[in-house]
Amino acid sequence: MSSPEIPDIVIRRLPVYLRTLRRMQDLGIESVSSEDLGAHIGVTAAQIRRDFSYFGRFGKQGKGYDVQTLADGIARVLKLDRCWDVALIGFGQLGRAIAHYRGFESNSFRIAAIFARNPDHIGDQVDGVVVMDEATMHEVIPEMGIRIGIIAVPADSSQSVADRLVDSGVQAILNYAPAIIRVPPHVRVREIDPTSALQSLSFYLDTEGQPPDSVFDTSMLPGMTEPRR
Amino acid sequence: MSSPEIPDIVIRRLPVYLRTLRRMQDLGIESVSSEDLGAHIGVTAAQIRRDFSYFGRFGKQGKGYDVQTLADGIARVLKLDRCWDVALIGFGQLGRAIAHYRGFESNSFRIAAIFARNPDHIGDQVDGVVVMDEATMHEVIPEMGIRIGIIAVPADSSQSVADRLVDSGVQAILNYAPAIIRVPPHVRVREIDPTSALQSLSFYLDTEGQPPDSVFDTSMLPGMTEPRR
DNA sequence: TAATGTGAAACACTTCACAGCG
DNA sequence: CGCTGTGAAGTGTTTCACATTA
Repeated sequence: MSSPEIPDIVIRRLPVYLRTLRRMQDLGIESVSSEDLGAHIGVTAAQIRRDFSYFGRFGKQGKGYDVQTLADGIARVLKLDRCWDVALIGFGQLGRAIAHYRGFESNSFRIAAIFARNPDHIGDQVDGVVVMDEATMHEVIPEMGIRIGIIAVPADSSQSVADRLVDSGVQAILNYAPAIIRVPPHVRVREIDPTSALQSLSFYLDTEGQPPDSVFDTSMLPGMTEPRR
Repeated sequence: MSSPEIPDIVIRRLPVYLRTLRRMQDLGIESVSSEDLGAHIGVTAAQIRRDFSYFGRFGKQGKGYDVQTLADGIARVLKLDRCWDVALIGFGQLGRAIAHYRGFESNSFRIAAIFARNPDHIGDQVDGVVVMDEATMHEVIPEMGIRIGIIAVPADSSQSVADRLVDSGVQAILNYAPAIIRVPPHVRVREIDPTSALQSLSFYLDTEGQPPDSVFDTSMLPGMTEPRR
């Protein structure tokens, strides 16, 4: 009945549930059980029921969940029942790729402002959005009421960009720079870090040909921590 | 002295430690305490000591850790003391961006094969690597001894690509497609999913202007689950 | 003396198992 | 009767706190 403390890990799973439910909607599926939904996603039925229970009662006993109602409920919980303006900082290779990505739009986000440091890029346009000077962030972001920033600058300038985003009133940051950024507690960060992901995957690879030349005993590979089934 | 069961979450933190240590090396820092390292990254000193303890004794009591030794040790644990060939599947907007990304190279990975379905793209070259027909994955990947795949195809073909990667002997997959893929337990997957990341961030945004029109009580925002300090 | 490595405690998350409801 | 929602149990992860050692 209340939400005294919803674990962040639950919040991070909600978009996956939502996406799956929307696909089911498209397929004309009207009702789904926690068992079914879990099987599609690779999590247990119990986890799904527990996750939803943080937000109220979405289901019907003996029946399951109404796909549309559940999807709309999750969208509302995540505040996705509106469009959020986002600021993109950085217009190099990566920044441009993000600016051109059509995939946030259909999911409640719009890149409404783009900032670059390189004067060559300032004035460029993407889809009607003009690339502005990074130095103007401080004025433009509060003025536009933007609360989300995407960092797509090199690692060594990511912290200073983060600081300026926080000063500008941003509350959430999606960080593509390969560096950890430190922010005050009222600001949330998610890292997009493919290199780290690859490097951690490497641990699990067989090395038959290679000698196990390590000083450390890593011969016994751990089991999976990922959701099973 | 042994590594009976190393949690995946520990493995996922190692690349971040490694990157931070390499930067310290570049700065000429030779020694670091768990306290210092933690302060840079945003995790507690106790966590850092616990994480390293899974792999042996890296530190010197009263002194801290030798930066070079520790970095090399982590690299060896992660099997990053060699270069891994990677197969990239998909050569649309996203696939091309990944193919051109110079950032895996310096980090023990090389995109050694690129596969596309669209005949228009087959034969294209990136940095000497020719884009091949997806249909040949099954032969080429085992032949080249590739054990890591990067999926950069649309969501609706991601599962079939994953299946074929697994059939081809791949043990690790970096999935950029906005869909959960199911793989057997001996294969590891990491999702790169900026849209889900943004959607989960949205939950934490203030909505002063907006009415709290939700049926569900989400008025009390949870505290942070992210590392503190 | 300063900082590691680690039992033990605390905390967080997941799963079990079943009462209760449609 | 089938499936949700949830106490309680079980597991996993983090932090405490301190003996230990260079």
